[in-house]
Amino acid sequence: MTGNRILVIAGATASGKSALALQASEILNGEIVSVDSMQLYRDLPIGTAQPSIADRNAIAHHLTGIYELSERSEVFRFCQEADAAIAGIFRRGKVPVLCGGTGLYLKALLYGLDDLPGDRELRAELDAEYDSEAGEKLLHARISTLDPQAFARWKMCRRRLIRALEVFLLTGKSIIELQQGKRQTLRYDTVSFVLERDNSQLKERIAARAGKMLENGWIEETRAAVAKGLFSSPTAHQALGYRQVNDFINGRLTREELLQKIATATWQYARRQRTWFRHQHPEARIIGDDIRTICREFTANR
RNA sequence: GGCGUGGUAGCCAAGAGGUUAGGCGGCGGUCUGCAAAAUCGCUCAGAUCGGUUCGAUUCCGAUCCACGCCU
Repeated sequence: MTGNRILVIAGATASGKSALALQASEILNGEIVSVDSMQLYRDLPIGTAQPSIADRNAIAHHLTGIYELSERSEVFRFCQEADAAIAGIFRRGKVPVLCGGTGLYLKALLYGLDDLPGDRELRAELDAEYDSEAGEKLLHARISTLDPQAFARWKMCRRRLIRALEVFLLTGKSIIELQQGKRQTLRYDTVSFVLERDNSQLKERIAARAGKMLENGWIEETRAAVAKGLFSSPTAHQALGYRQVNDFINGRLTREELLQKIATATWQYARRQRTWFRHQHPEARIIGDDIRTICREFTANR
């Protein structure tokens, strides 16, 4: 039975996941759950390559275009919302098709997060404190006495260091100790694929897509999003390419340089994604653009 | 034709007669509440030929090339 089974189609940006997920959803009577930290934002449909209105009318899409720029995205919150979306799809008797390239989100959703406390306010305070040089030193000193192990491990990684301190202040224990929980077990009956393409092909797709996005209104989208505070937003400001488009708008880049910069940044991102999927998703099977295999594997008894 | 300046890795770009320049890019890795983030590692030189020297990418000469100025 495939009654409560989910399908996952992951992979690097511009590899063609969305199209595959769409086909799979049509064939398997599915609904799509986006696993993408940037497609979450309503005001960034073009630059983050959100599915078209037509596609979204044809197949229900969840967790796409639901946040304001001012909202912070977090793995924990994502998992809660994704779990809810998946539950809803099951209730409707349909197949959840998870599609996206945000590896951390996918892994957390599939394998679960350890039950650690979180306090956004506290984290924000610590983060603000970190901004000054004196504050940075102070925080380092604080963490190195409270949790020397975490300090040694993440000395160079601001966010993880802050999170470690946050958890320590909340629990009195080291995050390293609390994270011992094993997460080898999948939380869902999962059939999971990573869509791979060879380098030259992926590079071409990235460049072509960037060009198309610019033609389709990315520049206007950027103008509007910047006016709405994109660059001072907690998460969305990290979306790829908007800085560069803004530089173009302000005459700091030629159109050609813009395209080049976007393509390079996107390629680098794709490579980071590949590294992630190569090592963090033992459950996944590497696959080419092959909808038949996907459907066959999904419907097979196991 | 003459004079001058310069030729350094895929690109940009320094200094020094013997010790890693650096940046970008490329490649590999890490990843538990901002992940399209953050972070670690690796990689690719000295236009050509000859000379000086224990040793030359660095000094000298010639050649080639580029740029500028002059005729």
